[in-house]
Amino acid sequence: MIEPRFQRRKQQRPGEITDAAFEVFAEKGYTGARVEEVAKRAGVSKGLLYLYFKTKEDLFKAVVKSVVIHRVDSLRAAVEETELSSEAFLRGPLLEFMKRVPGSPVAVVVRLLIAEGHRYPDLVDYYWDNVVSKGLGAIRAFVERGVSRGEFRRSEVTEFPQLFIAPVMVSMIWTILFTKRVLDTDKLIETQLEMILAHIRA
Amino acid sequence: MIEPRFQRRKQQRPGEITDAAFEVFAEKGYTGARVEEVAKRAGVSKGLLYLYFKTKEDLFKAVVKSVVIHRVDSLRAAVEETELSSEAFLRGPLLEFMKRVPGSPVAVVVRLLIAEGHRYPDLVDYYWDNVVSKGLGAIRAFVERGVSRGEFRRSEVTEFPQLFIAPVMVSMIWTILFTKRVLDTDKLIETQLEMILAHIRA
DNA sequence: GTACTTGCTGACTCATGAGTCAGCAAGTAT
DNA sequence: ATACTTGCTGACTCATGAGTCAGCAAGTAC
Repeated sequence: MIEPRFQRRKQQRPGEITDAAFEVFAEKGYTGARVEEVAKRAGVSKGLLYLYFKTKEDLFKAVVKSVVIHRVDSLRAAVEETELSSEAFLRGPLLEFMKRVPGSPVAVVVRLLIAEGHRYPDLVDYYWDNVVSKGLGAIRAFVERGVSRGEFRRSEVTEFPQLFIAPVMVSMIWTILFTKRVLDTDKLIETQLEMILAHIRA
Repeated sequence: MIEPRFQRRKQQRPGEITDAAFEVFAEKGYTGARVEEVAKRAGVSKGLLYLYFKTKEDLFKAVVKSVVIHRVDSLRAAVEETELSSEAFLRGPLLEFMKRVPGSPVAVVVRLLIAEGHRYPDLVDYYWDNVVSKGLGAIRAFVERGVSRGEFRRSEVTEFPQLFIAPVMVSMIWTILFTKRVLDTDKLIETQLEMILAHIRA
């Protein structure tokens, strides 16, 4: 029985390659990653990879975009569609969403961007537009609605949606750097949100 | 008049080289930095650099250590020596200390560690021992003293000194990634500390 | 002045890894 | 079967940059 040396699978290749690339980038970082290693994990030759992606940089951008796309939209949608009170939403869906972030691929992308971002300003802009700006916007909208409904009061805290994100940021960095040391990231995030809630509740 | 091609300055060389290396690493990151560029900026030949530092990695470690050394001790000392009330200390020296961090060399080191840390676990340990552990310890000691003096009340927040750091972390990452977009990092940090204070004040 | 030590130079080597390309073989049409 | 298209392979090139080293010259001792 003859094993064919390869099969033609034009459609799935790009996705398989970016998936493999994500893994390798996650483990080694951008500069540490070898294109040949990516090809190997995707079960493909180096040459083929270069048929789908012009350069390593190109591949990198494709990976970031594949991870980032539409990831925050669900939050915005949840804010708009929910019928919960602001307090219940914060304690429920919002908290759940935030707890998930540090373990998600987004954390990997953040690390990659911190490391190599300054070389690819357009990538940073892309991330800004599709994650940071949207994410902060969604939180702002949520708070704003709470205020106009009389559930929250306006204050300094209201002006900084970044404070909602802050414990998530700490959790991500902690996880990236100090895998050995334990930190209850869920509890950390929850504590911050509870403190904010206590502070802005009308 | 003859300019001598070089002078012998055995004592100052290492410091001059690590200073130059810090600059280059800050601009280009570890992998992006060229040893020759470091040498050039230090006004020295590549060969000499390798006389003082065995490898590029060695140089990197030296840079991190030179930045990190004793940086947090001043905080711990301030906590122990102050005669201010806990509230006044938090609003004064502690706040000032934290505002300074995002613009300091420590932010550069954090970026370098996030980027390359996983390749140098002993460096991460070093950073842990000398910055993170000490820093969190100092904050914990401060809070603990406040509680025992009856100025603060124990709560969930008290268990997470990371919450004091969180806005500093956000500020650092923001500054590193989004130089273009403005964020009043001082105000961000202040707002978080005020919220914490309001929350734990007895 | 002469001899000696050693801080210092810069042209070199050599490994590595991104990117190329001539040709091969899987699939398709006739 | 035969001819043809094109997804795919992997050995190659070539630039880059870390690390070396033979020799030079600044400082020192006599």
